[in-house]
Parts: sequence; C-alpha cells; structure tokens
Amino acid sequence: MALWHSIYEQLSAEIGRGHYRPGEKLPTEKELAKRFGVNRNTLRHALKALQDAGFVITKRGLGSFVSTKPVKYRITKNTRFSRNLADADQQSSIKILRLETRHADLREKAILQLPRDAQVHVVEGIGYSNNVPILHFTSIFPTERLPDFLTHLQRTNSITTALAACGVAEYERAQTEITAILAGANLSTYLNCQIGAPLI
Amino acid sequence: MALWHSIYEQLSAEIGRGHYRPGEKLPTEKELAKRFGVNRNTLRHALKALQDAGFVITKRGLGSFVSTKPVKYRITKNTRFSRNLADADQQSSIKILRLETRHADLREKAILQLPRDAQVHVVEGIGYSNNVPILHFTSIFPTERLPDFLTHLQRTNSITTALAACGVAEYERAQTEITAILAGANLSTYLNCQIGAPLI
DNA sequence: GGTAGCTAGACAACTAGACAACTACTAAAA
DNA sequence: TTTTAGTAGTTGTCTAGTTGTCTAGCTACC
Repeated sequence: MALWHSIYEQLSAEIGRGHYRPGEKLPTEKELAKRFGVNRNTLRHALKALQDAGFVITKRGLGSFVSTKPVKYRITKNTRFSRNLADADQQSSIKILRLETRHADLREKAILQLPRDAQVHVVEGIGYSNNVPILHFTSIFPTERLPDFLTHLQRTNSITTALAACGVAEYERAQTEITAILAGANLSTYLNCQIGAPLI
Repeated sequence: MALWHSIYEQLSAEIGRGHYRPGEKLPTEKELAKRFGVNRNTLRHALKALQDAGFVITKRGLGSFVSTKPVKYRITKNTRFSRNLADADQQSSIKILRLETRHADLREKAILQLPRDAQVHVVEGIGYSNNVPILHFTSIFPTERLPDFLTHLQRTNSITTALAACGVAEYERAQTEITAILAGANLSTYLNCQIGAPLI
C-alpha cells in the first residue's frame, strides 16, 4: 500500500476516535511529517485526501482543522473503529529468536543476586503490536527460581503466562525483581507500545 | 555466472573493504548501472541481493546506504556478550518523534479512569541502546496529573526524570498507574533491552 | 517451443529543497 | 492611540532527482 494512504487511514482513525475534535487544529504539516517519518509532500498527499473526504479543512498560513461537519464517510469508518474498540485489543505477539540456558556472568549475578555457579535462561526476541515489529528485547531469568520456564515459554509463547505457570503470580514483582534490567534506566520505563511507524 | 551476481560480489567486497563506510550513501542506481555497463534492472537485481544479505538499506526517493550493522553479528553472539560486559554501560537514549497534548479517546479514558473531557500527553519515539534502534513506543500520560510534563520532557529528554520532576517519585507506581498500558499484557513485560537487530 | 537473463522504456511514489502567499504577532513610528 | 513595518511560522506550488513497478522485446541455451 502507498505510504500516504496508510497515513491517511491513521489520521482519519484518530479523528474518528476523538483525538482531535471538530474545529480543533491539527499539528502542522512539518510536525506530522516528522511523526510519520515522511517528506512533507507525502504527508500533504494524505492531508489532501483528508480534505477531499471532508475530515479536515486547511487554511494557508493557519493550519489544518478538523471539519465541524461530520461526513457520511465517517460512518462507514466508524464501524471499523467500533469493532476495534469492541475487541479492545491491540493484538500483541512475540517472535522468539533465541532460547538458551547458560551460566550467569558477573554482571547478571550482581544484579539478580545469584550465587557463584548460577545459571540463567536467556530469551531474545522481537515484539509485535498488530504485526508491526516494535521491540527487540533480551531478558534474563534465573534458572534456579524458574526451572521449567523455557518449556512453558516455548509452549505458550507468552512470557506472562510462562511466568504464571512457574508460580510467579504478581507481574509487578516479576518485572522489577526477576527480569534483569541490563539496559539503562531510561529504556526500562517504556513498556507501553501502540502502533508502529517503520523504523530505520 | 550471472552478470548481476558478479556485480553483487564486487560491491559487497568494496563495502567490506571499507570503500563505502557504514551509513554512507552509495551512488545512484543510474550511476552504478553506468559504471558496470548494465541496465538498471540488472543492477537492481544485484542491489536486491545486497539488501537481502543485510549490506545495504535502500529508501525510495533517497538512495541506498551501507548498513550500519553488518550481518555477521548474529553469528558471533558470544563476543557480543562479553564485549557488552566489558563496556558495562549500555548507553540508552531516545529520539522523540511526537509530543502533543490532545483529548483522550474512550479507550484511554477507560484505562486511565479519566473524566469526560480529559486530555492526555502523547509521547511517541524510538528507544536506542548503543545507537541501535530497539523500541518504538507511544506513551499516554494524563495531563491533569502532570501539567508541565512535556516541558520537563523536552528539556531532559528522559521520561524518568521528567516524571520525577512532576512529583512522581516511585517508578514502579508510575509505570503501572500512570503509564497507560494500551498494548496487550505481553508486551508490557519487556522492559529489558540489550542489543538490537535491525528491525524491519 | 520454452525459459532464463538482460535490455529498454514508461510511469508511479517518494525525497529534497526553494520560493511564494498568507496569518498572527510585536515593536517602532506617526 | 493608531498605523506601519517587520518577523516568525504556516500552507501552496514548483522543479529536480531518486527508487519501485510494470510491460515489452531481445538473445542464448536447452
């Protein structure tokens, strides 16, 4: 699909969802282009489609504004939104690239407070949200506390349920206590993933 | 041997030899075709092979660029770990793609338990670990509870410190309470990031 | 005859940049 | 106080250059 069209769909979806209300000003073309990672001309193509569909009105020197009069077009769109909303699922999944058990190194032992010859499970993979790759991760779990973690993980393909199957009920604790935070403090705060623009 | 393949070998050799540095732009397809004395289609065949091998990344309208991370690292996993340990610091950073305040939609209001006309801060960006893109995130924060959050964020470029500046001291609570987890439960467990394969 | 490899060309999609037209705002001049 | 000029920021338009895709035709070889 053409780039501009996917941008058009996303913006119209956000308008329909109420992110931008009637009469409200959209971000400037420059900002939107930056957000979607495209050239301004490409973004303008999407914006032009939004105008033609009656979603927005743009004024030279001022900006683009959400149309005050909803168009019939929006109704057809809404059905799609409501379905998404009903499902309420951003379906997320993971693809596991690596799954191994090895000895913990010094760093990991220090962080996880493990004894001398401790071993760890290593899980490396890519996280998807709506089939868009969003995240590359490498997680470390102490083997001692989670003996058959890998088996569960392999079967369920879900770290959450695998942890649960191993008797770790509370996720909060599991996150801060079991998952090794090898990355800096910054990245560790971004647990929330939504949609994905093409990276790189 | 096929023509395109000899071109592929020559170009990959030149890249490996450092003739073209990582991140550098290759000559245009037109120029390369002229250089090798072949049609553009034939050259594109060679270029396609270079992409598949992970040597170059091409962008429409821009050109082809030497990949910053040659593919071989996937094979030599072990060296990677020890080196990471030697560095001891995974320097992580973020690039912010979007920073705006808008109305919350139904879903967000439900999750964050917000009143009718509540607004939210939207932060979208890409997380890097050692300058490798690892994570695409979109975070939602209630405006009401964090009035000048964006200002702090823009200044510090760190969500952690920005939250702290707004009086949110404990990160654990901030994560589970303030950050909207719009993604499924699965993705939310991956707070740990290490090295990154090129996404997409 | 059929297929693989290459050539030739046309068009679509995207990027980059420059410049014009317009708006809102501010500060200096009348 | 009113007017004017200037500045900054926005959208509109245009040109040039790049990659992506498609169709048609040629040649060598099996």
